[in-house]
Amino acid sequence: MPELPEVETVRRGLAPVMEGQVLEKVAVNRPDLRWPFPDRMAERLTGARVLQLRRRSKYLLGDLDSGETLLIHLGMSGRMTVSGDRLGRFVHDHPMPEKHDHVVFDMEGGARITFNDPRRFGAMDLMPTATAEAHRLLSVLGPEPLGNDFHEGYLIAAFRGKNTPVKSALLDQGIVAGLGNIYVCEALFRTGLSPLRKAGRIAAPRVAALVPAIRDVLERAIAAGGSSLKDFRQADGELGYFQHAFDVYGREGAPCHTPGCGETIRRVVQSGRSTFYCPTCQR
DNA sequence: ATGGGGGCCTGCCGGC
DNA sequence: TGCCGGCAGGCCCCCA
Repeated sequence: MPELPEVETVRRGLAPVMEGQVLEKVAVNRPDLRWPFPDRMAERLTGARVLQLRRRSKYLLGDLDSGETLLIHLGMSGRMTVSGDRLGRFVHDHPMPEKHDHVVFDMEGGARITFNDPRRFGAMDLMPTATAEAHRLLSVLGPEPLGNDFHEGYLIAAFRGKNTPVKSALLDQGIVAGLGNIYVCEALFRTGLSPLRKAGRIAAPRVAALVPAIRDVLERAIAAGGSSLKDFRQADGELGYFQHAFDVYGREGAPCHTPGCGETIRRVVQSGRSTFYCPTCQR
């Protein structure tokens, strides 16, 4: 579910109630998500102070004063929401626990952060902060799309010789880290590139044009608080609203947004995932 | 070695 | 009302 903008939105919501605060109580309500939780996770977290809440791709990373870093992935359906924030002006009770509330963090400041994930494709792990980037899930990631290492020359080189459709190449987290199905579809529309084209057979200037398009769509989505389809919530429970700005995602059969185009948005399936595009504007 | 498909889970929606 | 198929924002892993 959550792609980079949604994870960044969650991070921004959690940081004010987590950073600088001690994890006073941690409830772990089942043995695993996608994988087993690390050994003694609750004990290792309890009493630790969160120094910083970072994001790498779609992962949240909480650096602790214990020398460990908590890694969190929201999978497809994961949510993290805050309740009872004593740091803010308004105090309210914690809501009743709900189905699929798998991990609950109570901060010393009074905030409760609840991790809820019906499909359990999410994950948590603990590793030494010093070697966090060597974690098996992080070491394979390509550059951050909003960072300096992601630039025209990089993407041109990364696509060279690639026999896979550009849609699949952009979903490859080893090429660029953080894009998912929605933002790949949207970035390809903005670039006028057909998702069906082989990545290695696109002229360099057109590959280069993807870089600002990707950056722009991600930045706008972050500014809108992410996209809420079925269940994404910001940390304060509010909906994101970037879904209203989609040009193609989920718009099969609807008219293309390009003025005067008049074409109908199509849906095709590429390596098991829906791709939405305008066959006239995207070549 | 690269690329495609299966599988992991639950929930929801539409059709019959 | 209920059952069934299809679909979902991710990603590891196996196989060709």
